[in-house]
Amino acid sequence: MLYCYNVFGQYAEEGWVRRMKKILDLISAEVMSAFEACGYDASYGRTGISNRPDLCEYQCNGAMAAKKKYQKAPIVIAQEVAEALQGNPAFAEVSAVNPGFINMKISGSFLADYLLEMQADDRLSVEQADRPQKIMVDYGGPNVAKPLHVGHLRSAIIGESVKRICRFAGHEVIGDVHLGDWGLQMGLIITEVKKRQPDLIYFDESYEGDYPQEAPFTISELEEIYPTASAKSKADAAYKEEALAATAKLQEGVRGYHALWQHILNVSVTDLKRNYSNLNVEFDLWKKESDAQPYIPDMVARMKEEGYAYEDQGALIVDIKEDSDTKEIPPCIILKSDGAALYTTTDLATIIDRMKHYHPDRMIYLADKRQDMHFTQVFRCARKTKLVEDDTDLRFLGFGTMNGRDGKPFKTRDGGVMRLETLISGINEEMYKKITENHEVDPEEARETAKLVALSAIKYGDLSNQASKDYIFDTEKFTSFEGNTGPYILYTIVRIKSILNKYCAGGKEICGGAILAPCGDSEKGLMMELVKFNSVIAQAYEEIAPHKICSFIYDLANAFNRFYHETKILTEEDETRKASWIALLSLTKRVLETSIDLLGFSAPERM
RNA sequence: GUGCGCUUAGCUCAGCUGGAUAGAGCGUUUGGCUACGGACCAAAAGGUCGGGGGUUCGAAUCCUCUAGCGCACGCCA
Repeated sequence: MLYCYNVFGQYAEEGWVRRMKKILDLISAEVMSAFEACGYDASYGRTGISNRPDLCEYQCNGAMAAKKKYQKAPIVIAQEVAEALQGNPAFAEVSAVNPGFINMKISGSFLADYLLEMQADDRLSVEQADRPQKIMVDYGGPNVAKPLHVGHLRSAIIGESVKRICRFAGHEVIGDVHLGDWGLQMGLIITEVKKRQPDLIYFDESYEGDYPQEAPFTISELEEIYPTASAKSKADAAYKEEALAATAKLQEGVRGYHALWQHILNVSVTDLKRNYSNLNVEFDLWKKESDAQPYIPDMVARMKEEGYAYEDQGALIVDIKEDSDTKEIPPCIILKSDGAALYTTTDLATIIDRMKHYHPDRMIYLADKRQDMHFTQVFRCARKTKLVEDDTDLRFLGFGTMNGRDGKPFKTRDGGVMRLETLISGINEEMYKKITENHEVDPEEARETAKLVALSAIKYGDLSNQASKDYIFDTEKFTSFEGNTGPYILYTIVRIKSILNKYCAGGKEICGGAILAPCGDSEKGLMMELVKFNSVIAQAYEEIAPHKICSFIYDLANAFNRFYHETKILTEEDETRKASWIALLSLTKRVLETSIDLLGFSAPERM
């Protein structure tokens, strides 16, 4: 058995999952044992990042909290602890300050050692979950035959990031698009197709042969057919009757209708995949509402049998009130008074489907926050009627509305709903312009680069806000290369790549173990940002909060740019020092690239 | 009406488990270049954290009252 001695004085058995503690835990551990050594409860030694960087880097406020229990002036306690920490190799400086702060500066070698460990770890010191869960993320939620519009953007962007964050945390994650492919919308389309091409074989109910492979419509036709049909049905009652009848026939499984539905589905999914792929969004599952339908009859029957569901005003409902409720929670409607299933019914049946095929420990749903009540109902009902285990975690992640610069929901100039493709291509164009304005570049490369940068602008602009809040989609702001934007982050990465390439072009290799204690403030500042990485990722996972990653990489990019500005790296004569800086840059690049991958975008080679 | 959410600098937003002088970006003002890529860096001005009360040694943060705005409240999705 091999053992290696790590820098924190602990033996780590090789082959075991390496557990790299967070820097704050390591520092806290030192301070806590100092508290204990002085006769105080260790818990007072909990240490955090300083909010007065002019005074210190880390601070512990436990002495003030301990005042009451020990009936002692906080400053006295702080002085004792600070005294006990003198000479501790983790710190360069420890002092007690009125009224009882313990201020610390970390030692450069401690930092460097930490970064060396981080660099040697292919997960950059981010811990794996000890008990990996199976997590299903339900996001995207597009409808067939309808183009994606800006309303679908947040679900896709946030959901994709959540999926990646959970996966990076070591869980088995399944992303499901949960396609809307059922109900009246399908009947409408079929009806309109029939009006236009009544002779199609699909409408010949005596036909028993195979149906053509080719769909009788293209995606752009479909996208026009649906709104037309929808408008007609609103104006014309007979038309609506027909559509309802077509819906019923489809649901009964009439062959021709089913074949048409399959065509609609195929054409739509092909197009959706293309669109999502442009957003760097990939689903593991393309399940759809229709997949849940077969579970409904049994589910309803069981809910009735077991006494959960009963009839009220003609509808079948399940009460989901709880004693702790501070308000009236409406019951969950399982079947309408006409016997038809609802959104809620389908969602419940989908849970059955998921439990049966995947048995997830956790399901995370992304949808507009206005659907909060709906999910409260679905979750409560699922739990009450035992569709899930007692410990299955059902979580709704509601996001806010994407508004325009006027603070109102994002629209086109004439007030219509903007297609996602239009939005994206507009921003691509804008980026292309910016890139080609500043440099002589190969047009093809510029196109590719523009796509990457545009995606970073869109995604970072969205994800840097708290998901639950409404936010303003400001194209000008998001596409700017300055300030807290995606392009600024990419620019920083590209800059690092450029230096590393030049270094390697000189025949040198990036040396792994080269990182030395910092010799300047900006270098130390960069290091202090880097060591935060694992705790940031852990927090982003626990709180399902991608925006925490955004603010971290922004700080990191700033710290790097400050360092970069003050330090001539490639012309440094001390080769050891230079190698250390190169290793530091390489680590910074890895951290940034890993982070943006979790956000769902990537950096070009040049820009 | 009931419930939930939001309110922090001119604008757009952060603010970790309550800690010291509440932080960024944009915009404004000023200084540094002729690139290891200036698409950058440094600095200044700008805030009674919606308002009142409470808990605490200490509150943007916790409790309570209140105002304004938004959203949701049984057969849409």
